[in-house]
Amino acid sequence: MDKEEIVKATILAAARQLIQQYGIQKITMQDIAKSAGKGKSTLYYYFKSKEEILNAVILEDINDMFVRIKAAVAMPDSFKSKLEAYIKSKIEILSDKRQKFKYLIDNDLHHFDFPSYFKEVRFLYDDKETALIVSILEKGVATGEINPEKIKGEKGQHIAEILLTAIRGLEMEVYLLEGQNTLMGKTDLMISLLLEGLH
Amino acid sequence: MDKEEIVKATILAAARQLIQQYGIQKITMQDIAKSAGKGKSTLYYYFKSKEEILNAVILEDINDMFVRIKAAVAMPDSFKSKLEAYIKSKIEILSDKRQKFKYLIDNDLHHFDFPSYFKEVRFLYDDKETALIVSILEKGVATGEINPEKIKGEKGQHIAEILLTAIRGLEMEVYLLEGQNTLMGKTDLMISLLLEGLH
DNA sequence: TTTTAGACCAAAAAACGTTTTTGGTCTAAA
DNA sequence: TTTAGACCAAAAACGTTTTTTGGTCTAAAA
Repeated sequence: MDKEEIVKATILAAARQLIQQYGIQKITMQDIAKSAGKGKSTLYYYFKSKEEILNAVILEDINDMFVRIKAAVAMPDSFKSKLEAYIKSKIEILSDKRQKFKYLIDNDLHHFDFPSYFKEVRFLYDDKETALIVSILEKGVATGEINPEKIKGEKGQHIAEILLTAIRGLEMEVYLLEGQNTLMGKTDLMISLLLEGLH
Repeated sequence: MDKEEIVKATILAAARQLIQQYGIQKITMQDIAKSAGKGKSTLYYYFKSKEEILNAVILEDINDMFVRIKAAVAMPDSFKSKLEAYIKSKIEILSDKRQKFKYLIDNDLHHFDFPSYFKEVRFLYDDKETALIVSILEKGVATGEINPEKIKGEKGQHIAEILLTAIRGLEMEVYLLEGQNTLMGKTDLMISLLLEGLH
């Protein structure tokens, strides 16, 4: 990490801390600069605008989530446990981030066009997410847990998309219920249902 | 339908039409009264407050959706086609309503605490929804499509809840993408996956 | 040359006093 | 029993002034 990256990271860390504590609305470039121990123009030397800093903070968080999920998925050695690790780590991390950004979510969401922003950012990661799920499915074929015919050709991609959609139903509950409660149990049942079917 | 119900329905119809056209924010009790051909105090004779009228409009819409879904589910004679009818009619109706209330969604959502309101209303119908899905599962057992063991005792209820969660992932896409696009195809795959599993 | 502080500016947001509109009540009459 | 419209306090809209803020620029420090 060279000096530029260090300063950038310092600025983003300061920004993140302030955002979590006060929300986007209330913090100014001065606040961020002061908290990072820099002058205001320094921020503009490293970032184009306030929006870019905000974006960078969010993207860092999403990226962090993705890295952690990948790590969690890498460890187990079966389809079932990999998928379980994927869903559960995602729920845990989302639940954690939701809590950290609670202030922002509760206060700024009304003044901010969150839906369209959310949409953009999500679609950026959609491909990576489905790719990860596809790799989990392939693991299932390798271990014999999954019938290779089921994910042949484009089918694997389609199934991954459906799984992602279904998992987002779970994510929405994390958001709405502000907790995991019964979600872990739901996850287990969802996975065995997926493997065995109802027939 | 006695007279009271007729007048109430008239008022709600006028309110709904205005809400769809202008959103909640911009319409007043005067507007609703005028549009319904009544005096303002008449509204207060039939409804306690503006909020109650708004609630009644929303509840009527949700109820209408539920009735239509039930009708769609009643017709087919197998688990597979019943579930398909359930999901697809729901997507269609939601998509339709989303379009009708587009103005409201795009404009009022920022001024309105929609999430918490949404939460309340939804939980009102959660039980009915899962009950409907359970009845669809039972049909599957009757036709031999589903292994009775799979939904024995409380398991049926749990599976219904999971299905509802997964389907809400689809609903969210209706909301975000503002259209059905690939959703019908996704539905078909989701159903056969549920029946056959991946093994 | 690279990096930084802080003055500077136009534009946006906050503040504030004033006017209008609105939800809700009340009465009287149909 | 049902309705119209006057009436009121509270909230929203408005118009204006003041303050704050994102972003630029320059000059000096490193």
